[in-house]
Amino acid sequence: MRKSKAETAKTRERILEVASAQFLRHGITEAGLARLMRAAGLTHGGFYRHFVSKDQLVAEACSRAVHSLMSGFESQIERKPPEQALPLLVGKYISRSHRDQPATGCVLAALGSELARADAKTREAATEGFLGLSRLIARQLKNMHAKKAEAQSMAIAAAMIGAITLARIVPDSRISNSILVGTRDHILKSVRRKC
Amino acid sequence: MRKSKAETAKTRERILEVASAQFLRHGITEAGLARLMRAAGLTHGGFYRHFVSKDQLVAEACSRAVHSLMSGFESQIERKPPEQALPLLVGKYISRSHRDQPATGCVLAALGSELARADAKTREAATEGFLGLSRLIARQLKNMHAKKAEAQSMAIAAAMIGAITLARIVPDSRISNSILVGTRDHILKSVRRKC
DNA sequence: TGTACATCAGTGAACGCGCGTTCACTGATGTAC
DNA sequence: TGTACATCAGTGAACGCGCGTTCACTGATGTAC
Repeated sequence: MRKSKAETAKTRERILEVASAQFLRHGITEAGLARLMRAAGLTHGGFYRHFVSKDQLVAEACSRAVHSLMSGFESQIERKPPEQALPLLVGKYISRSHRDQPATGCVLAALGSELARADAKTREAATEGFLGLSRLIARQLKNMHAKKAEAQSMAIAAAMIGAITLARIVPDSRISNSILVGTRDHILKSVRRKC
Repeated sequence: MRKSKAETAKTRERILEVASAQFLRHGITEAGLARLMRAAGLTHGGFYRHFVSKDQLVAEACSRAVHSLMSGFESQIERKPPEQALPLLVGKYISRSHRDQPATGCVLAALGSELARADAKTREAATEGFLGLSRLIARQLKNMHAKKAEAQSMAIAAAMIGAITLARIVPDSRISNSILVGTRDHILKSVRRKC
């Protein structure tokens, strides 16, 4: 049953892909290895040929999800001037489609409170994601000292992540939508007025 | 072994108290009933004399935690003018002590991403908490239309909740602290300049 | 280039464990007379 | 007010279940000659 090196690498990648989606959709604890491996077209026993533990999978899947989201945002705003790039970035993040599709969205919004209790490697991956998002925002904040842009971009990133998390909790869609709109407008206004 | 009505009521209250702290500290899924009942000085079998299921306990514990936090904030800012009350509220929420003590803190920050996958009653309790916090903030926003104050207070609440969640994820305390300071300053500046 | 053997990806049964929930039982409390 | 009985809070063993992890086994792949 041994597989070629190329196939093995592809299998590992497929497990990471499925794991990332399952964690984002159902949470880390609720996503069991057996179900996850079945979703990847394998039986659970083979898992340990690719990873030493579930914790390692969690850390790698989070890192993967973080980088894929960041590169998506980067390619969408590349070569756009800040006055276009920032509203685009904020609008894409704080959107109904992001709220309704956690499986392809931001790890921090989907797993925020679980990540606070995760192990070191996973929290490092999450931190990398937060700093990446924050720096992407900071790069769009012109006419501002670097220190100030850094502080403000962290506040904006926190608001974005908080808005999506809350919009997913609230069952009433009118309230959920107004969390999104309210936060988006507040961020864009605060940037325009340079406070 | 039957207990008096007064004792029974006290026991139920004690279970809720312990449950609230355990959920906030360890997460809903990770906090098992047996451990929780032991922490309340009972054996696990007795749980079902007080609650029909773990889900019911989760909903009631979240509701309890929400109301206790809200009444704490309300009593701290009562009869203070908005220009004092708002910085006090924001400063108390976005603080190192709140970050470091999840067990007595905000449900939304401690369980945000888990709540999005919780059952209806629990999400309603969480929504009540969010709206409560948001309205408390809105009441401090003067010289503003009610609609605008509502939208802005939701954005501020989202930023506050996001900041605490993220500050708990990030292992590096310098970065964690600057998330808190950055978000707090950004909120207070945005209110002062009325954007 | 062809052959013999070691490697190892994947299978599926089994491990111990903790989970939420149920239940027969105990004995103090509450109630009806 | 005192007695007899029903109620039910709490105990602790047991339920089935899914969890993460291990392991003997299979057989195709990779490697050494």
